[in-house]
Amino acid sequence: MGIREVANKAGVSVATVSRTVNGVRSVSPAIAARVWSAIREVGYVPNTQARALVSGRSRLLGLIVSDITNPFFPELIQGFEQVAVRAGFEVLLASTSYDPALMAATVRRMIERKVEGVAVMTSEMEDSLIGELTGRHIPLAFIDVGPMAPHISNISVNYRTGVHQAVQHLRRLGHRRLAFIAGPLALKSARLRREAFLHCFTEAQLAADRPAILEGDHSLDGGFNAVQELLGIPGRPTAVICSNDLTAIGVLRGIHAEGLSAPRDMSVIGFDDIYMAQFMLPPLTTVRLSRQDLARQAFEALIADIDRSAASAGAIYPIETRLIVRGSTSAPHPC
Amino acid sequence: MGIREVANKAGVSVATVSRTVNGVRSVSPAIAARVWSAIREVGYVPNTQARALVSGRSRLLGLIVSDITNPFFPELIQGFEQVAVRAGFEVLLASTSYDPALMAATVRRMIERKVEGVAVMTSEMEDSLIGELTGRHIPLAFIDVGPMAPHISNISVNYRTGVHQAVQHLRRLGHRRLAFIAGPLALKSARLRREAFLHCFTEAQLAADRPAILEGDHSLDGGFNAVQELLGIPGRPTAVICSNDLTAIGVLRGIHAEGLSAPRDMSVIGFDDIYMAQFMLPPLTTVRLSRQDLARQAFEALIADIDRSAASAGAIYPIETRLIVRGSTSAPHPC
DNA sequence: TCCGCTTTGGTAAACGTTTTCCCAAACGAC
DNA sequence: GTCGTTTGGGAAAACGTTTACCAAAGCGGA
Repeated sequence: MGIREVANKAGVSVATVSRTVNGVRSVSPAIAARVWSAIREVGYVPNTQARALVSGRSRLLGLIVSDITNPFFPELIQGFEQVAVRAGFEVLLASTSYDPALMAATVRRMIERKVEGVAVMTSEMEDSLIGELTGRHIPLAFIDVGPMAPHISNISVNYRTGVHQAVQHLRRLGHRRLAFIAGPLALKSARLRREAFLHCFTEAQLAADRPAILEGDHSLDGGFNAVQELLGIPGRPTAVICSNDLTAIGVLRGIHAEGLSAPRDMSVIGFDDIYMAQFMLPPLTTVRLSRQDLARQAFEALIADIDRSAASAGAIYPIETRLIVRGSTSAPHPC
Repeated sequence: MGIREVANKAGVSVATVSRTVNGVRSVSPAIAARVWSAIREVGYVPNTQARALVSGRSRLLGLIVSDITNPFFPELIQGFEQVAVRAGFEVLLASTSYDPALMAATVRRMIERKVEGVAVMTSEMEDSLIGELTGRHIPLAFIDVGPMAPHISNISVNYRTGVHQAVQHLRRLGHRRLAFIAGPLALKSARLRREAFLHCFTEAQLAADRPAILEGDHSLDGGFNAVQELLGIPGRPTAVICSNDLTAIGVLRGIHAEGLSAPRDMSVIGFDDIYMAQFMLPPLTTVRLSRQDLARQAFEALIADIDRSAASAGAIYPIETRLIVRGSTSAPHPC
């Protein structure tokens, strides 16, 4: 079933078969036809491994995410896979579940498989692991936030405007006492978003309104549990912005569990706009972040780095967001 | 950075390095130590492609799902990946989006990559594609429902008892007029579930209660849209069983959009128990189907077939379900 | 006719491993 | 001391491709 059988059956050399298959050099029509029919006859499928071994190109891309279970990621994965496959690449997917040991093993496996590039969306990656990859000249694309260095691209979300849109929306509705549920503050990206939130306030406002910041964990349960804490804040906030939709959905449910109701007793804004957000009760107001864009940019950054193997000094690709207003926000209820 | 450098640096032959790394034959401690330190020194990582080429084992498994965007699948994928990686395999993931052309391309790619086995959870797979794989002696594991043949395993969910649990629950609550929203009836697995539903009724009941069956599409929107149809049925059903949670969530939302409320006006039961189900308002009563079990069984079936390469006549692994009662079901409201 | 240039086919050397022989040394039993 | 028998190491042949490199043929122009 190898190229040799095809060559024999067609009465040509293996080189000719290879050239016919890859169209890399002109082959006379008559011979090409013979080769193709021989290929069909023996059901020949090229062996990618052998091909990769000699050509030095694995046509394999790594994609590392922190939690495939978070609905944000499947859409990212789908987008990435789509564009990668279209360009003739295969994707090696790994979900690290926020486990550093798993992350290390994952990187190791990807190196063994000789991936040509790795896209990472999992906020913390140890420098030694990054070095492991860049040391082998494997391009890296960090989605969200990563270090700046040659051969490393950053697809960075403009949190400033995203969070600003949310805060503005709430202010216009008349909210003054706002809260923000951040992701795990051990993560740089979470700190960045917190900072973006605080940036929306002037010195005076910060002093007067005392915006509250809680630490969440990007999960449904985290959001649910945060509600208790939220309600215990002196001068209870009338609106809360969550750093992702999962947290917001948890908050929605937590508010209900306390016998309250959103948005009457508290307005809730999410971040991401996962598809399910519009199916919540009430439908979730949220800041949309296009997974398609993220995936496409990451892929293109990788490809750019792969093609010109000269070290492109860490490029930055900015991604914009958009506020989607639905039912989970309203003017604050006069108490 | 290859095995040759290591051999030179350690002053041994490549064979010795290979043996040390793989522990396949005893190597004297002194030499092994030299080899290991040489490996660390040059940062040697074995090339999986070369290894696969000569050993004939790619240590690659394919996993084909229909829609990674449905929250059911990420948990399945995670489970499969976990157990596969633990056993030293890598997973090639593909989401076909119900597109037959994509499915064909996917299978082709997997053959090119020389996967050692493929797990499939995407109800329709053309026979020619199945033949493409079995013809190359690549074991297949169908999750949900697949053809019976040598080298093909079936991980089949016991829908009978699953649906029975749901129907029983509703009957005990006092419901008589039930409806069922099936998946796309073009899919065999959807037809199987519909059949399981009908099987819960005696001849007499079928005549008297006229259980309604609608066709959905396993999506949020499908569930949402089905509500209109549901309400138009003469002798409006007081409870509906959905063939997956996404549909049920759509229904919940649709009921609300009609100005009605669940479970007061209609009880809703889902199928799968995706994590988010408990965060709905009301929390979704559903039939739990363990993704973990599905994934593990599929993997083990594959491994069993890979190890003894003798054709194991199509084995069947049954999977059981369990009803999880939450807030979306209650006694019917007396009108 | 002859000279170069282009086109097209073949030969064989890689690619980085594993693995089959083969061989030498060490060991133990008698 | 001799003779199996183990033990541990090396040389080299695979694995299935791609791709220099080479050679023959065809062709246009002088």
